[in-house]
Amino acid sequence: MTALRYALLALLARSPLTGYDLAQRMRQSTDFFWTARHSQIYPELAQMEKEGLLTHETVRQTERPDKKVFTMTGAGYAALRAWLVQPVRPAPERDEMMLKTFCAWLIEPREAVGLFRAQEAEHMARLTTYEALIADIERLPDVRSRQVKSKAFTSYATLRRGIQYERGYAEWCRWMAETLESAAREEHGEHREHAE
Amino acid sequence: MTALRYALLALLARSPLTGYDLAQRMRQSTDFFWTARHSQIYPELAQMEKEGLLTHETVRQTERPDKKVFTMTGAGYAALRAWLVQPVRPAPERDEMMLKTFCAWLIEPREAVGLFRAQEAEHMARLTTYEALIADIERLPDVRSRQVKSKAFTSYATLRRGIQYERGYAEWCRWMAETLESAAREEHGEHREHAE
DNA sequence: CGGGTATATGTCATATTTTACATATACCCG
DNA sequence: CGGGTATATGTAAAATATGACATATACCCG
Repeated sequence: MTALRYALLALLARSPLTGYDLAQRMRQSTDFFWTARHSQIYPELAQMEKEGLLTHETVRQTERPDKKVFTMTGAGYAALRAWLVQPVRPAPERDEMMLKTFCAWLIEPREAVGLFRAQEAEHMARLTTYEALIADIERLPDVRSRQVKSKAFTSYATLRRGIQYERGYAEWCRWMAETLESAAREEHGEHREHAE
Repeated sequence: MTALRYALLALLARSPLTGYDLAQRMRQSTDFFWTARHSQIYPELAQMEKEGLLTHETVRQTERPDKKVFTMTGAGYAALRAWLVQPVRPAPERDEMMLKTFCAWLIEPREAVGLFRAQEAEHMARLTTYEALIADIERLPDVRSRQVKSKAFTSYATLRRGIQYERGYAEWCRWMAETLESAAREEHGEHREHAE
């Protein structure tokens, strides 16, 4: 059922982490396809430990609060592998931007343009971030040699999709904004052949 | 907060509908970007009516159970328009397929291939559906003339994005499957130059 | 006539997620 | 020294969403 635990296992399979670390990784590396707040993470870790998927070791720190580093058990790996080969259940998509687009006929084109320009900028910014990340990862030997059983390659694969997604979304926003701008111009500014 | 009500208003702005109709439309037309079950829809409609965004009229039927047809009020339109121009809040993405991709290094390439082939087929199927829908809608005068303030155009715009999304996702799945297949061949089948 | 599907509307328990509350140390800046 | 940020871990209330239960009519197929 709950994919949250597999998201946590996905990260813990790469290296032992604390709950705090997990929340950070989610905001940084897996944010594009999975994310959770610490308030969801801590209880889930406790539950998973109770079920024997994880163990933890308390690391005493003087400079900072003590922390609990979680490590996957054999049962944890087995659970992750078992889930991995299960067919993906189609999940409902929810995209507020599309919902607004669907209602855009209710407002003036010039009022709507800002929404699409803002989203375009948002997706362009993420695109830039992902492109910077992939540039580094692409140089790794495992990725160059298509070593599919490496962490690096699977990170690369998700980034490739992320880039494709952001680029596509940004393009669509631009098309939409331009179409609206053109409609707004025609509506009242008339069609002045020579600008200014 | 709750975008569900705006999803309902988005559909009701186009024509008065029953709760049952709304559930159907969500599965059919807005499924790509918003969906809800009837168990969520009925209570929300009641709440919205109480808040004055909707009114309903009971239609007696002999052949079937009586139904409640909901119509938006002026306050409903005002609420939808107000929401529409608000900036889109970035929502967390959750994509189980990407999560599995991220862990794919844990299993054998030949075990993973099926997942990607299945998703490719899934996205291709949706692509086909959307392409059939857009073919009809593209012929409408409002769409041809880029009449952005028409229901038809905004439907067209969301479909365009849907098609782009599905095509991109299917392509990525194909790339992933092919990369895994190639890795699986190299791993044990060696590199037989001449097949069979 | 029994079973399945479509129409039609609801409730309720549970699961999932977010937001807010809560605490504690240490560092840096002004 | 006060305020902000980062590290670190939790709890609890509230919002959101799913899945199951519940009922009723009518049609079609075998």
